[in-house]
Amino acid sequence: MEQLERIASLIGDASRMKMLWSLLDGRAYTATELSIVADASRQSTSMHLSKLVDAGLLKVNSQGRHKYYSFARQEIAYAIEAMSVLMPPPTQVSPVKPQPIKYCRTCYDHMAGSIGVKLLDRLVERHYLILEDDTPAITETGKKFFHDLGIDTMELLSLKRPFARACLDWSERRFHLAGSLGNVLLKKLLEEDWVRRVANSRALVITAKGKQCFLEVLGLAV
Amino acid sequence: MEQLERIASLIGDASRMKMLWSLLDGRAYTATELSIVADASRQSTSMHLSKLVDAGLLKVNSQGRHKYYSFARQEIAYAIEAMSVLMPPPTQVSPVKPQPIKYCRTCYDHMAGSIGVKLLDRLVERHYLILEDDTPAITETGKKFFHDLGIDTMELLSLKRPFARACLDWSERRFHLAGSLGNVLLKKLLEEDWVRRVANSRALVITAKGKQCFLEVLGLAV
DNA sequence: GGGACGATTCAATCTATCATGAACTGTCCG
DNA sequence: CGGACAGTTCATGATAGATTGAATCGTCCC
Repeated sequence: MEQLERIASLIGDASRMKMLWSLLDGRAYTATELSIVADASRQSTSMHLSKLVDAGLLKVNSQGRHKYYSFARQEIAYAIEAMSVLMPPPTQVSPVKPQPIKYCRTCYDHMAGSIGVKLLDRLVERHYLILEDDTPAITETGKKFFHDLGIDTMELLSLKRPFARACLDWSERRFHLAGSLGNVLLKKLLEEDWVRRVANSRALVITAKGKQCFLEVLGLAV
Repeated sequence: MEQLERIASLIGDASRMKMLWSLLDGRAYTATELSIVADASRQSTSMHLSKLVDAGLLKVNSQGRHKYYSFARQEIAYAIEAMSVLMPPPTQVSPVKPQPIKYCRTCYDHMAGSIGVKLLDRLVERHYLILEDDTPAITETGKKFFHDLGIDTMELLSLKRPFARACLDWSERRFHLAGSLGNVLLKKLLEEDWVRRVANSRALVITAKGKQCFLEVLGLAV
C-alpha cells in the first residue's frame, strides 16, 4: 500500500509523465532527450530519472558518456496505457512521427539495425536465449538451434571474449545481439549469403535467399 | 496529454490513492468512510472527492444525507489494478475482510441484499435493462423477458410511480432494482414462491424452487 | 422545532517537492 | 592535453497543493 502511494506519486508529476509517455514506444532514450520531451532542465530531469530508477520503474544502461533509460518491466507500460484510457476525450493517437530507420547494418562486428533487434527479440521469444539482467544466456534448445545453423556454441563459451551481450542500438534504441555469438552469427549469415556487405558502408542488404531463410528458420518477415 | 498529467497527479496523492484503493471492491462508500480509510479530515476528504468527481474518475449518488462515492467507469479500476502490479514486493493480496452479508431481504417494497444486486447486474448484463445515468431503461428483449415472467411492463410504464430506479443498497453498497418494476418483480417472486417472507423481519428466504428458477431463468447461482 | 449528524465551503496556513544556478565527474575526440 | 559534452550533485529559492479550523447547508428523527 505504501509502495503503491509512492509509485502513484511518482507517476503523478507532469515532467515524469511526459518522459514515461515517450518511453511507451519501448525504446531507450538518453537523459538529455528525455529532458527535451519533458521540457525540463537537465538537472531536474536527472533527479526525476534517478527517482524512477530507484522505484524500479526504469532501468538505465550506460553506453559511453550516454545513459539510456527504458522501462524496467513491461508492466510499467501497461499501467501507463491503462491510465491513458482514462482521458475523457480520446483525441486520437498522436501522429506517428516518421523516423529514419537504419534497417540492416553492422555494429562493429555484429548485426544491428531493426533486423538485429528483431533477431534478438525472436531468439529470446523462442527461448533459445534468456535475458538475465540484459545478458543473454543460451538454453539447451538454443544450443541445438545454433548447432543446426552450423555454429558451435560450446567452442564460443570457452573464449575469453564475452559469449553474448545485449548491445544497445543507437538508431533503434533497443537491444541487439553482440558478443562472440553475435559475431559468429554475422559471419555465418555472410558466409551462407543471407546478407551481403555494401561497399564502403556498414549497411547490409538481405538477399532473396536470406529473406526466405529468415522466414523459414526464425519466422521473421524481413 | 495534458489530461493524462491531470489524472496522473490526481492519482498520485497518498490520501486519494487510499480512497481509490478501497473503492476497488466495486462498492460505494460514503465520504466519511473514505475519510477514515484515507486517514484524513472530513474537510480535506471532501476536497479530494470533489476533485476526483470533477475529473470523471468517481461518481456520486446522494442518498438522504449520505453521499455514496464509487468509480465512474470500470476503466478506473483497471488502471488502479495495473498500477498495483508495479509494487516491487507482491506482499500477497490483503486478507479479505469477512463482511456480514445481508444476503436476501427487502428494501421497502423491492428486493435488496446481494441477491437484489446480482439480479440487477444480470438483467443489465443480458441487456434486458440498460443503465442510463443509473436509471434503468427497458429494452425490447427485456419487455419480452418480463412478459414471459407474467409481468406487463407496458402497464407499469403508464403509472405515475417511476418505472425503474437503481437503488443503492446500504449493505452491499451497490445498486439493486427499485421503482414499480422492482416492486412488481418482488410480488411476482413471492407469488410464484421463489422467495418467502420471514416473519417480523425484512429478510427473505429463497425456496428450493426459487433456487432452481434463478438458475434456469437467469443463470444465477444463489 | 431542535439537536445530531453528514457533508461542504472558505480563508489562512504549512509543507513537501520541484526548479534553478553553480560546481563537479566522467567520457569522447581532435 | 584540453575543450566539448553528457550527466550528476548540492544548496538555495519558489510554489502548487494539502491541511486545518470555523462556519454553513441539508437531512434525519425524536
